[in-house]
Amino acid sequence: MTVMHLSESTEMYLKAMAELGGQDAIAAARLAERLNVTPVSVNEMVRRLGEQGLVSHIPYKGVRLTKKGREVACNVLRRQRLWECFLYDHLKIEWSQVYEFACSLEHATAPEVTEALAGFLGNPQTCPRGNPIPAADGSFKPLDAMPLSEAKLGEMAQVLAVNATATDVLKYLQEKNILPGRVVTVIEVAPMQGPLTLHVGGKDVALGLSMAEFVLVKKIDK
Amino acid sequence: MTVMHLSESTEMYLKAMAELGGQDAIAAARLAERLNVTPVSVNEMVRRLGEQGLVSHIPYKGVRLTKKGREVACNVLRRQRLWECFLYDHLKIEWSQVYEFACSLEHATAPEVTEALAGFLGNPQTCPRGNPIPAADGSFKPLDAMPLSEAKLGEMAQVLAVNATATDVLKYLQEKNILPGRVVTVIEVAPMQGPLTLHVGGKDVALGLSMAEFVLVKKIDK
DNA sequence: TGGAATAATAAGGTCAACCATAACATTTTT
DNA sequence: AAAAATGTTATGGTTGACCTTATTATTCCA
Repeated sequence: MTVMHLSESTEMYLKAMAELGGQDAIAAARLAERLNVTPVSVNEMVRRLGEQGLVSHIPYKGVRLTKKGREVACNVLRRQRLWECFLYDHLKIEWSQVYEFACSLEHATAPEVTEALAGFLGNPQTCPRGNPIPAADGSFKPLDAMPLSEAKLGEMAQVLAVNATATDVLKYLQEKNILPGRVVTVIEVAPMQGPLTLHVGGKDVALGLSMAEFVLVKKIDK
Repeated sequence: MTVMHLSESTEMYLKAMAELGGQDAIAAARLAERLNVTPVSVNEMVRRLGEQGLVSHIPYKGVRLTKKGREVACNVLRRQRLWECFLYDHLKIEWSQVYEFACSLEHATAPEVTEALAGFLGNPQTCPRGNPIPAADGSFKPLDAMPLSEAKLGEMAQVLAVNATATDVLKYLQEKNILPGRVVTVIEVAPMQGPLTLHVGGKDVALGLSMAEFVLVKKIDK
């Protein structure tokens, strides 16, 4: 297999797709949101990625990673999350900033460096946001979790991972103590796509549904 | 002072100038060589850098870093060399590859990360190639050294630093044991810009003048 | 001092990744 | 089934950093 050089932009698109969708088709508009570009730009880029065999696009249905695309994406996620570990555990970088800084580093990381870093870190299994780190061969087992947005009134759940990437969102979650390991209780579910109200760390917190989608939890039986 | 975002390319030009010239004016052709671009491209870029107040260009005389340009360059060198330390000391990356990998990382490194990294490393003073690491404020004392290319027949000298950057050059120097700390003796100086022959580590080594320019040494009295 | 070598500038081209605007297609909702 | 919302495609534009080829300017050296 030819190891072409993939641009930073390409890596960002593939990573975003892996973070958002996993196996499923992703609406181009969702991609545009996460990458902060216009839907028109996404369309163009998706065409280019399609030509390279990295994604398949079914008009009006969404974009899906091909096998090849998923491999690349897992590799990007591996680099990203290993750097997150390093920045958080060793450099003591603020939790909410770790993603952002790791993201820049990730695109500048050669395979030799990735593997040496993994060794240095002791082959960690999860990043500070709780997400699993794909193995060197690209394999990784997804979390057995559901988005907090699907939790019902009165349910208790433990946060397993935070899949948000924007620093301001991460900062908000950090301030409100919605972090991996924490246990939250849903004490109100507002109608009309309204926010959830949670009890966590002795306090009540309102959380919009779209943010709650990126908080992955495991239900706890009472 | 406005903190505009400087492109990777800008950083590379400024860094190359700091590595090559220090205070002096640098011929555009030398820059073109080191950066592997055409002189025409250098000229264009130098104009852009001039407009940003980072360099001053005196036609037919050369390019020189302005105060502002030198500050940026020192900052880039700091990041570069700190990463070299990390890659070499902690990730055990091959000496000859360290520069190349650090170079990619350097452009992707936020100030917070730079300073946290410096702390993690214990504020090292030199990189694995022997070059001084500028302080956070940009200050740094240049080596008291001369290029090996200026050594005379019969002289002994200790290698203080290697200022080469190309991986294949570094690999050659590594194989021939021309590394910081080593002591070399000049046993032959060929005429017509010919190579130096050195005695180092029990072996004789031929070294072209242009390579010898990037080996910084301190003369040793016998 | 005149020619060679070197340096600079001009003109026009490429490429990736964006952008805006507008037209058109499809899906969803009412 | 029509209107609204969403998604797609077309067209044309921008920016940065490169490229080639050709011309002109300056410096160096014999």
